[in-house]
Amino acid sequence: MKADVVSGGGARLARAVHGRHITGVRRRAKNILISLGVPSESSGAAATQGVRLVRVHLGMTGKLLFFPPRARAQTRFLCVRFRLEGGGSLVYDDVRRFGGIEVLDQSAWATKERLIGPEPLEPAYRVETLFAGMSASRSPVRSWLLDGRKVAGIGNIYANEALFRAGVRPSRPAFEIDWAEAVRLHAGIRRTLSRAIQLGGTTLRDYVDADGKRGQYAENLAVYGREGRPCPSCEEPIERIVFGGRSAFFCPTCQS
DNA sequence: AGTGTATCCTGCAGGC
DNA sequence: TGCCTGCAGGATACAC
Repeated sequence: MKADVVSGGGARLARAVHGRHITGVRRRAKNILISLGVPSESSGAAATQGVRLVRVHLGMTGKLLFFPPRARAQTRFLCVRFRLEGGGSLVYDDVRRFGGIEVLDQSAWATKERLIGPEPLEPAYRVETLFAGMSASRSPVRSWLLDGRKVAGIGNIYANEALFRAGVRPSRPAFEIDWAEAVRLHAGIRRTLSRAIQLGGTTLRDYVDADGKRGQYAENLAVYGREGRPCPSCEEPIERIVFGGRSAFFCPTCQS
């Protein structure tokens, strides 16, 4: 999604959500999907209108914040404010405005979803899937992991951390990763993501969850952002290289 | 077709 | 102090 934050404009978004109820919230890749229904007295209209979704993507610096009734729902980089029934509010705040909000119906979402790769935490995501995908690509494995069409929801931090756990250098061509490495990478991705989720994510500077709480995974980072600092496993200084326009971090002795 | 790069935008840290 | 450069959690449009 790109600037400026609300695709289709604020007025259209306001009309689309006005008077509706939030009936569910889920995640797919890095998209937060909020389902909207209509209040029960007008449920006849719901059948004709179908399910309406609000898709929120946080980009690099987006925050979706809940404020209870009577709280001051003002933030430094406020982009959008939804006033909720009962006086609370939901605010989208984003310094850089790389993230955004979009309303769409089920079929429009289905079209977008077709381009998104499998969820690595789903039980159905097996080593075979990862290995087969990588074997078809000449990209550096870190770039491959960042490509949401190949596998969903892995960002630069967790790609680097998963590769450290697997003992694989980020710059290695994906097709060159052998089966044993793929097994370790598969486990590395899952452990990294699950642990990070348990700890509420990684706050480098800005990120907070809907309640304003910072994520605690930053303390667990082995390589990301740690150039020159000792590898937690062998004490060798962590190295940083740049490709695909992004920094990659690795231990030169633990990762090959 | 698949891969790499430029770009959207703003703030902040570090060097001089 | 203040100016300048580089860097940042993501995704996509485009050029090879």
